Amino acid sequence: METRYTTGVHVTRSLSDCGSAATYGSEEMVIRKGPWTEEEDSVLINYITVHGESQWNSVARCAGLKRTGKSCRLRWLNYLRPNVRRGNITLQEQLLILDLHFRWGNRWSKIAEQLPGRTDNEIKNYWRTRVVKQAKQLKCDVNSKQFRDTLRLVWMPRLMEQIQASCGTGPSHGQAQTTLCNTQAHSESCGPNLRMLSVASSYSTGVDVQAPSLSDSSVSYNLMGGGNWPENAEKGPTSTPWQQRDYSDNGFGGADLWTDENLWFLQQQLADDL
DNA sequence: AATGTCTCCAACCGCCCGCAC
DNA sequence: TGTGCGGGCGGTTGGAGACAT
Repeated sequence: METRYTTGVHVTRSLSDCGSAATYGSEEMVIRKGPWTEEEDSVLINYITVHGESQWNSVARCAGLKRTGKSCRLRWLNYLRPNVRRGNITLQEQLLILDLHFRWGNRWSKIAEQLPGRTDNEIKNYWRTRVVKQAKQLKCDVNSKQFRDTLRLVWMPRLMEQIQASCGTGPSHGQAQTTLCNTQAHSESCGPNLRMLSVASSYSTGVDVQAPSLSDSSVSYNLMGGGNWPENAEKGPTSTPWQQRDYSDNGFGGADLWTDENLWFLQQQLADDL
């Protein structure tokens, strides 16, 4: 484990606010790479507990860690920081990730802000290992309209059904999806941030919705959208035609692209991966 | 039991942006 | 205004463990 990466790079430490010239002046040291040891973790935790998070290069230097500031920052944010949630991504979190990815594309840190305790790295890994894998299995690009429609019409409704089942209330099909977890009481019983899922509930209705609980609440987004994704998702009204479409025809221009047969096939493809 | 393949995820890399000088 | 530095972010890598053969 310890030698997984190259042993490190030599750098010359400049005189700093930490240590004496005898200790650090012109001293050449090797920057460690690879997995962190328990001792390093302990040193970093202790240092940040006392001094707080800031000036990561100084943290690395002053704590006596032979790591880059970036490495310290990453280790702290993704692993050591209090309240970091570990373990499987829940159904609610999966749905939220899909929902927010529709809006923001690969803005992992922004998406992570909406999932308390989850890191951008974790969400990114989830997307690549689960969602991108599905796209490959369906032989389509993950950003293609076809695949996004698959997520919207098959994957997300299934997630919602499973969430609903786990909540243990309400009918299981059709209109029930539009009211899922729409109340404060329901939000509290289903966990933090689930109120946001009321937004995702409009997937099956094709209506524009607002996202009142999001920091970026001024964004009106339409989850039935197509085209120009994700590059133009936040570039302003002149470049976001997908937000402005008329979805009274369910977003397909009336074309019957998703027959029962197609949907059945896709459901079979996705059934084991939820 | 041995070997090959797949999946997960921690950690690194490189680019970009903001800020101080 | 230009330059350097620190920090943030998305993309990528590769080892460990799980699973399949």
